[in-house]
Amino acid sequence: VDLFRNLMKSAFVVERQPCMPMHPDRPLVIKTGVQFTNKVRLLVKFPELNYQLKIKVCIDKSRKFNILGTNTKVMNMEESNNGSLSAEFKHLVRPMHLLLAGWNGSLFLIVKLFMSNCIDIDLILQTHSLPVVVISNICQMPNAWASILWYNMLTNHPKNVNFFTKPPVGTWDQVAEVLSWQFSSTTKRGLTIEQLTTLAEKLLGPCVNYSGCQITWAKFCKNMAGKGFSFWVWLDNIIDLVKKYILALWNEGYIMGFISKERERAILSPKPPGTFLLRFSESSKEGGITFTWVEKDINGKTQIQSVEPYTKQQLNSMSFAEIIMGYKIMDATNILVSPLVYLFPEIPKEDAFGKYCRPEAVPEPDVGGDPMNTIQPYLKTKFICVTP
Amino acid sequence: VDLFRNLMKSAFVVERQPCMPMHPDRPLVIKTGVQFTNKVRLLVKFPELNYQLKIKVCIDKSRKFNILGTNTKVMNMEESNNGSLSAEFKHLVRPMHLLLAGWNGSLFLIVKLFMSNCIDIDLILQTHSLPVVVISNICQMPNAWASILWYNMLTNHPKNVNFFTKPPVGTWDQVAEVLSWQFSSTTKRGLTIEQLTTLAEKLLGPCVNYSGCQITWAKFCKNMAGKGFSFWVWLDNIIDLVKKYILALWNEGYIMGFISKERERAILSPKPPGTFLLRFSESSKEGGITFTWVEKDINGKTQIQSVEPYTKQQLNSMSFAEIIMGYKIMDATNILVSPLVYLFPEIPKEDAFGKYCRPEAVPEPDVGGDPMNTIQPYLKTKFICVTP
DNA sequence: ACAGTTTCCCGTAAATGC
DNA sequence: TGCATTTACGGGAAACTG
Repeated sequence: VDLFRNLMKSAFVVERQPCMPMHPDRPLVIKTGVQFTNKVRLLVKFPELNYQLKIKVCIDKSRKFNILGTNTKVMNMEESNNGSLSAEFKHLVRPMHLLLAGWNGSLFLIVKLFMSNCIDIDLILQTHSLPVVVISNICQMPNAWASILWYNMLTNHPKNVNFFTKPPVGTWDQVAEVLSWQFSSTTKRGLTIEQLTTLAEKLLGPCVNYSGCQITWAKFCKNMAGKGFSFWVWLDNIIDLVKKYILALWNEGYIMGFISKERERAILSPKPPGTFLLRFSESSKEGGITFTWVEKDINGKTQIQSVEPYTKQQLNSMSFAEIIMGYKIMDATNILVSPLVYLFPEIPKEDAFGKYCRPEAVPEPDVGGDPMNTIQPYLKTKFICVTP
Repeated sequence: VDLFRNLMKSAFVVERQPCMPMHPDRPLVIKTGVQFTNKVRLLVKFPELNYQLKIKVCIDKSRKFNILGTNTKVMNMEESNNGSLSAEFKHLVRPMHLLLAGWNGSLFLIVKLFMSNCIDIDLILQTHSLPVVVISNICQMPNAWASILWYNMLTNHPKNVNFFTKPPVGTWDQVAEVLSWQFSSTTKRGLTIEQLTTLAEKLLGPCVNYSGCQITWAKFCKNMAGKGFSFWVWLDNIIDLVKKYILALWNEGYIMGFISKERERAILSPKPPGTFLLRFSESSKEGGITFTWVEKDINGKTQIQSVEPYTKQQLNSMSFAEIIMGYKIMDATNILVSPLVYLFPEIPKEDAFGKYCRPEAVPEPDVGGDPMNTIQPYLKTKFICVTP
């Protein structure tokens, strides 16, 4: 029995796939009241095994949650996977008390394996999932995911329940890799050295070489000095903005995004007027994006200008490509001119953004039914974004 | 006992107040999974009564729903209401089977009164609520409310379960009153004779006098010929548009709203160029609003023009008052002019709509921290609506 | 196949707990 | 009192079901 138990121990695996359609890339975060599935697989085969293997799933007792739905299941053959044994659960988590949890602690799904029909040995062994975080509202997802990231970045310990009572520091090299991965795993493009350096400066202040610098959990996930939000919440809202509103432009590499205002000035100043770049807002918690361009003022002096950043709210009614293509400045005589000509370094804006704009609605000719030609069709309109 | 029973019967009243924050004006529609309260009051007082009166609420067995939560309660004194007996329930409705229901049938909440402590007579009497409709998604609200309206417009019968198997016809006079009430009960303004006449024409076609004309349930609530939506759904989306986006303008009486294109031409043509009115879209299911103005073309001929109607989607990012104030036509030389001057009959648009626009953002002076005065503050932008 | 109906669950707002 | 956390439920979309 002991030999068998040890054999099983090394062959027993838990695979979790929470059903979160909008966040398939963020497993290990479970929301109360939302179904998730849980798959358990046995990595060794016993062709001659006569006993039924039963599985039971439960949640770590230290936290006050329970699981709704069946939590026991018989393992059976999986056709798709060369006949190994597996079982899949689907259930909801419900808080047992109202006081509780959040992301400052991790939970584990505990999986117990039984052999029914076999009186001698009942509980064979027990394993558990990677740590999971339970949230009660999707607005807690950013912080929940941050703690998953920090945990897996800094420990291989499978069940370090007290990890967040004194979270260890990470190095910039580790953090940079994780941050870039947040982009590369959900878009076609990770972060460049330049972008990462801007982020390092935001976290650590000016420094020649960030390699080896230490970053605390508080720096990463507690409110930044003088701001009502953390570095991670700020960045995660930008990731969300990119994924939902400007994914194509990001994938094309058109969005410089993370660049300091000083460097922005340095690279734009020598360029011809009308050269612009796209940059994320530093001050907006919700994630915002703006464009900055170079122009000559009436005295011929070089000026660097930016518009107030656009947020998801505004990008809902108009795509960013259309805003860029349509943006105009209105002079005193109501004449509109566009200050944007070349995307840095020198891509004509039409080449970069034209293909992401809906084609102009061609006015339809008046189609009969109105012999006197008196009733006009509706005039098409569009929103444009202007600076008076 | 019989005497007592008859006495009670005439004194027994059910008051229902479903908790629907967004639709407090649409009681009698219950959504599965959403809490509602149910208050039962006894209209006679028995100061010397020694027995406890118990209440039980259940739902009409002919339909496959059940109620979650306690459905029995002891009636007790209500301080607020001169000491009459009452009981209040709070519960959820859940379908027992997945096959079922919707608005083509009405349900009743059945309330049973018991006298506990009294062995001789247990069930004293039974009453029921006004008919209720159960929906499973809020998108069913318009049709559900339509059936509540039709039922209460055409029958006083308290429990006519088969009403919708062969729904009776109503007269235009009845329908007009109900339609006007849909506006007057949730805004400060009902419908004028002119507006109602436009609606009658939409339902019944051209006619000299609509009084006494018959309107079937199908005309009211089944898809209109050649359109993918019913008269009521169209109108209800307009009511929703008014309540959520243009309530102040509606209350002021600035929105003519329901007017045929012919009549619109007739009243605008004699007016000076720039005179405009506001009208709902006839073709949009979702509820849309447009403006129509009179202008002179290059030959000096009078033209009537409308823009493509604005929907909730667009009104989310910009208020209708701001759209009206900012709307411009762009000529070939990128010069913008507004074709809107006077709200019909002759109110200058600034007088009517100026007070509903957010004040222009005043550009802030550059506030130090930049001794070389090289970094510009963000330029403010706004969306405007233009026709090229 | 398809339309009427229900389920799922995000995201905002309000309520509740601490 | 203010912040952290949960509940409530509208609304869009997918899934279901006859």
